Amino acid sequence: MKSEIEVFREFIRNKGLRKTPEREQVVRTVFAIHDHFDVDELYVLLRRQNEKISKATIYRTIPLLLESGLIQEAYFEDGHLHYEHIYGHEHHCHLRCLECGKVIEFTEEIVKEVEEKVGERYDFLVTGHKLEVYGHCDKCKVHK
Amino acid sequence: MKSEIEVFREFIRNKGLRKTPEREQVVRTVFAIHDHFDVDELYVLLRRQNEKISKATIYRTIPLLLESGLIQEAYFEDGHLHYEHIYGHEHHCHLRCLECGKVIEFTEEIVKEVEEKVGERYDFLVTGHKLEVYGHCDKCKVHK
DNA sequence: GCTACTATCGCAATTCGTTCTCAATAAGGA
DNA sequence: TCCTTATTGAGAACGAATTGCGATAGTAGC
Repeated sequence: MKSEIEVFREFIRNKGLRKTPEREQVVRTVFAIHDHFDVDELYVLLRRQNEKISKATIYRTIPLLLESGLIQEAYFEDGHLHYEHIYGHEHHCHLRCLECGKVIEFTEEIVKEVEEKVGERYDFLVTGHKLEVYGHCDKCKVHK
Repeated sequence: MKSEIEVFREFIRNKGLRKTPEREQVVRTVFAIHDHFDVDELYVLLRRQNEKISKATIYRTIPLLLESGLIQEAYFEDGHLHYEHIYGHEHHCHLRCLECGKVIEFTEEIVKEVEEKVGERYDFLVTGHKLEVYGHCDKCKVHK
């Protein structure tokens, strides 16, 4: 399996774009995060590595990462989008606590079947899904 | 079954808030839309009815509608949230075309089972879910 | 390598959705 | 009816995301 950076380079090449250290550093940092992230977290991380990459560049790189299939939008919260890498990670869904905001990832095969059924029913070429289950976690549900 | 406006009035009363014509007009307009909507669409619709309701009031009323269970966030697109009413409508999921943006609603019982399974597995008190399946619709998938 | 072309960069300014501020208004209990 | 105070509208403020622009630096061709 190709590494993220290889996938990204191939994508950049195929699009006739340029390979730049800034873009590559963003990709490496994104894949060094093993969790959901947002633009600001990415910016802070890059800063800590003494990389002087502007937010504009991050914002301009994210659509490339989305289009190349390396990351996807995970959820909208706190007034901005959060992302997660999908390349090299098996697909998963999210279980969110409405009170403390805790997010647990889980996988459930049945959802694949739903994809197929629905795709057939409405004549769609289905490429994916996003499922979020929410409620109150073990700790928060106590005082209900 | 109580009407939306009755549910809303009860909610307002129980919270010790005030019944105002502005809030009620927002509720009526939301339930006159039989589709997804966003704040701006709501604002335009109210304007057309010669209602002079400010955007601030709409933004202030939406959390009340969410909390009272009359509406829910449907999806984030074009830089802002879109909502849909849920009161009086059976729960449904969304099938979205990534190319033309078409959204089809569908219902799938299996997802309820996923809710239960996951809730048990992680000791959550599950209250709902949001499932979005995406891909290319019948028209758009042709030129692939 | 060197050069020329131009995509990409950082910075600052801008856009856009949402929230806040505050004076005026009006809901609703006394 | 009066009084308290929640709610309103208008616009300022805010924060996320985008864009314009001059400077920089990939990269294709010599």
